[in-house]
Amino acid sequence: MKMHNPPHPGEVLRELCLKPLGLTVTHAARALGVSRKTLSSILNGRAGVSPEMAVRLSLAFGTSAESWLNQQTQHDLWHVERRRKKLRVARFSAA
Amino acid sequence: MKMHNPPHPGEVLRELCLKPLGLTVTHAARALGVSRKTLSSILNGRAGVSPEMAVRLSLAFGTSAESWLNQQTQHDLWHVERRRKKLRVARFSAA
DNA sequence: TCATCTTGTAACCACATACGTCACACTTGC
DNA sequence: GCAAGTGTGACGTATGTGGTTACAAGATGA
Repeated sequence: MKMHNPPHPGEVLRELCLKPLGLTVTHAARALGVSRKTLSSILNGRAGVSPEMAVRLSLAFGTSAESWLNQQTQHDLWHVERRRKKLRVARFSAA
Repeated sequence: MKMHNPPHPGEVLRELCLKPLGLTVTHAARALGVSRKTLSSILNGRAGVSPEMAVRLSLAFGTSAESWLNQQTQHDLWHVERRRKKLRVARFSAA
């Protein structure tokens, strides 16, 4: 029953991980072992958090990989739910 | 701390949705609005449950789209965790 | 036996995404 | 001016989802 656009994980990542530690995108990308572009895309919501990236984040920041993926799931789901009416699907139960 | 390979969502889908209703793959695919191949791939673990498919499943079977995606997340995560040692990532916190 | 249904799967195509490099333009601070 | 940091576009590679088509194998019924 969430009505508002959940923030993409990149936004959370920037606010909760990069900013508190005073990390630049360049430095964080190097530490995570990905390209600056890859991290930038995530931070700006142009790419999602892949399972592998979730594990990288968990290793670097001591957080839970699951939490990053769940955030991504929520975000993805919100976008699909908006067009759920366009999906022609027959119902089997729960009339 | 899960040590065993979590079943792919397709396995669960077949056991908990198709079998109880006596649905054939062909019929279920038609009802879901996807090709028979698409559903078959998921059932046999050759494809994951995409966000859109999760919504289709929730519409058809009255289940939660989130639960399907979470199962998929767990499954994906399990595979990546197995190679987490190969990821060269610097740690910032939680020494 | 023959026809039909169901199923898995391979071949092939379209499209999207994750990721990389290289390059460019912009902003900020020295 | 110059360097650092940043966003982003072009371009290539790999992978994944999904569609169609077609084939082989098994079950089922006439």
